[in-house]
Amino acid sequence: MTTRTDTQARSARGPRFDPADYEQRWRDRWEADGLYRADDADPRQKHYLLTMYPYPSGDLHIGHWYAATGPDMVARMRRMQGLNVMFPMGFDSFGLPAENAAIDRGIHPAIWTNANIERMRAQFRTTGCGFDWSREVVVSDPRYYRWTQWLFLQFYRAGLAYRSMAAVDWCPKDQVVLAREQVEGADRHCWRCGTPVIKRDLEQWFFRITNYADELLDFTGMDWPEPIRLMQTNWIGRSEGAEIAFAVEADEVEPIRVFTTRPDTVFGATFMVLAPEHPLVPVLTTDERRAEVEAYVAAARRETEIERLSADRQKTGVFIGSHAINPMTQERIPIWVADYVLPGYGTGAIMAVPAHDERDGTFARTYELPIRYVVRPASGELPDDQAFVAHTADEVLVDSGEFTGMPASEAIGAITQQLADLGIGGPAVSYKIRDWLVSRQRYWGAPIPIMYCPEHGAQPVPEDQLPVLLPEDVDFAPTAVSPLQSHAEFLKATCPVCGGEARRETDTMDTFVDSAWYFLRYCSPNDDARAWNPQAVAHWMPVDLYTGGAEHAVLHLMYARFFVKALRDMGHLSFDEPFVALRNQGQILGADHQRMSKSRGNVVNPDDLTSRYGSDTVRLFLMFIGPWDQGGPWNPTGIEGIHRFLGRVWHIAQAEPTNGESLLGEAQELQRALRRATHTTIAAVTEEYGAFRFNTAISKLMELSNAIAHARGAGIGATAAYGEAVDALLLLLAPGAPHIAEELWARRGRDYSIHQQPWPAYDPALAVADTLELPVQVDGKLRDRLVVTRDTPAEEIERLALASEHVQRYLDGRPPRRVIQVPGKLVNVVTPGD
RNA sequence: GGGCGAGUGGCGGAACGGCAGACGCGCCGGCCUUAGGAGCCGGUGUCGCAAGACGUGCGAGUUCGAAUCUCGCCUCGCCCACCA
Repeated sequence: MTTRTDTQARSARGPRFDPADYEQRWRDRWEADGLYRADDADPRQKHYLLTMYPYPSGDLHIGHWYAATGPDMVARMRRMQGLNVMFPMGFDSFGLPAENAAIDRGIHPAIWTNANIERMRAQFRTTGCGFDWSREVVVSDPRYYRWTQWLFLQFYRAGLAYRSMAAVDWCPKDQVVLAREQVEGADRHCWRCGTPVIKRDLEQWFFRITNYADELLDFTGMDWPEPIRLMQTNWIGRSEGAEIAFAVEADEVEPIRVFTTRPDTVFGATFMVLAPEHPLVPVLTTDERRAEVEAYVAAARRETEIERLSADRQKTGVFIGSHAINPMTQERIPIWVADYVLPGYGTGAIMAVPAHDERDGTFARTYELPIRYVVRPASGELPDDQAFVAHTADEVLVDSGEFTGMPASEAIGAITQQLADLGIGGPAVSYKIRDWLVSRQRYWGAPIPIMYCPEHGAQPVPEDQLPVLLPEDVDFAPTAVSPLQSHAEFLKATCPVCGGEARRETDTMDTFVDSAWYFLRYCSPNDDARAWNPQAVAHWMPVDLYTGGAEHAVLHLMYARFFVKALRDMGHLSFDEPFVALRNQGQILGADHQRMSKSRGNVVNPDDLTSRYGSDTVRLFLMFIGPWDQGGPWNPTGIEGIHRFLGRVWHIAQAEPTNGESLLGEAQELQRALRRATHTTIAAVTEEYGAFRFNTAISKLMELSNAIAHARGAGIGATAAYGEAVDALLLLLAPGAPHIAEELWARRGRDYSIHQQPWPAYDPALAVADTLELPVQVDGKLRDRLVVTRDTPAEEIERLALASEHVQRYLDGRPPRRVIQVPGKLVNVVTPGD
């Protein structure tokens, strides 16, 4: 063995470790060599790896690094494994912040946005991420949004884009209509600024995503995180039940149609409730009730969603004077209007079954309406407290005519059938999901390519007139109307039917329309003749692996799926889903555990860190702090550890070789052990990169580097095993720390580039140890360890275990009750007990 | 209110039902140094001089064996929220 001083004498000095000496140089070289350019004609198997593009807010922060480094590591490994990887990047550059900057500071949104893009593009390069910048997509570029508009026209022609008057969520601060998905929380606030929204009636453009509700529920063959699939499923909110028509006591008035998931409780329907917005409300209101009903409806309309939902769930409503007939009991039941019934769900009207629905029950008790029990638990009587809410299985009908005694699960079908036979009902499905509202009364978005002719109404802009360009000379006063509405030049259009003067649509599209297809544009980003080249899309799509934040679970990720399905049905695409596999990264929070934002002042700027430690250290540190899908509050303590690790790698990869101090046999055993460490590390790291477990992968690289350092100290630094270990370490490290890996690879005289080398091969034969250390338990508690050769027979292991004095102490000379062996794992001796 | 997820050292976190705390930070001791805020070596769950005992939010259960599985509770986070 060498002495410590020997080791130190050799390990001291050597080339200085300073990432500033080489990081930028390599990035320039990679860029110049087009190392990450994906070629459509490359015969190797394609692999489309995509990470969500950012909004160009101004500067790259540590969260961008975190989000990008994970997939970059996978992309780099896949390239080395021989795949033809496409890993593009772009900018989601339409949207509100640019316009707000224009209002606040008088900078034109395009100038502000483009300056940000330029800055962020440069900052992205310092991350060392291997993006193919030749495929960059910028959605606010007319060369892109021209095709966003073209897609709108395709949807319009297919009947999937339509215009409708709608009460919409309106953010009074941002002065903009919001999609339902963009209104959050119990107080119904704007997802961007947090201001509570109000309702406004406006003529709006919608995409018919509801046509695809059922198909969007199908995740067959998709490798997506369970929580995301669940959120989309809940958002779509499919319910099966029945629709039932209740005749009303009024001449020539259509019946009230209701949707219910529990048609088996129809015998218990003792009143009906219409939403205030329901069209039959004015029809069925009697004259003596009219004043009160109109006041109630007007109040409900005036109230914001917040007030309507909060108010401590106090249920309010008004009797409208008319009655309906329960089709089963033939009883007259009163019709009420109440705002707890929502206009947008089901039919906007319900049959109220107060005995078995909590909300109806509350309402009935408030207004002293009759409560009739028609279901009881299969075992036992109704509970005394009269609060039995029917739920699912294991219930039996009571007081329900011919259906009495029938299990509820059976009665659902039987009663639905009878209603169908009577011609007043039948099975029905209802969804929570609504059509996607895409109109925005803002400037900085893709103009909707529609015009309005006084003669011929809404007309699509002819495709050869695209793009409808955003005018540059606009006034950005913060008003409720889009600045486009006051731009005379923009408004002027010519009707394609009659050639007369038409008025251009001034709404722009939701930015989620831009991002619903950007992954297609990456396949042929510079094709100015069409949205995408069908061959290129056929080659690259679908995306093999998509990464991004879980916050897009029901927004972007559902819209993109909808787009692909709709375009498939129009004949433009020939696959069903855009993203085969999905992984979500966690969020890096500020040190105060809050979401990073400029206003909170908790944004971590990576520049200070990179100038001090270099990009590799920052990348590796971010990937090391915990599971990638978990994120967490920013805490830079510990970055020194990563830097020290890279310093050690620097050193062991190029320090003077050390050989000869060990005895021959000892040296051979040391080499075997080092090769074992090398090959177990190759296997483990390969597996863990693929599973996005970067933190444990890096810990294993640290272990290997420690093993290499010890091997050097032990005097085998000039052996082939040592060289193999260092080469493997650099190759395995290359995805996470591309610069230092390249630099050391070059310094070791290897061929440029390390990033084009084959991924190290794992030899299982070298990874197995010939001796094992078996834990010996007594009654499940660790008491001793056995060191045995791998081929020791079980009987021998048992004999050795029982012979152990630590085991004997617990056996007290008695024979064991059992001895359990998990081959290669452990021995457990079970004592006879008392 | 409903759904989903998570609770492990001083800290970030490891651990196919099988050695709890890998790896790293921090801390303690040492070496080397004119010096060390560099580097290297060793130690570090708690209690205990030790042998050992106890330890994964709390309480039960299944099992030869539970951080891991089951049930109940507590706390935190995220999503949804009058959806008939």
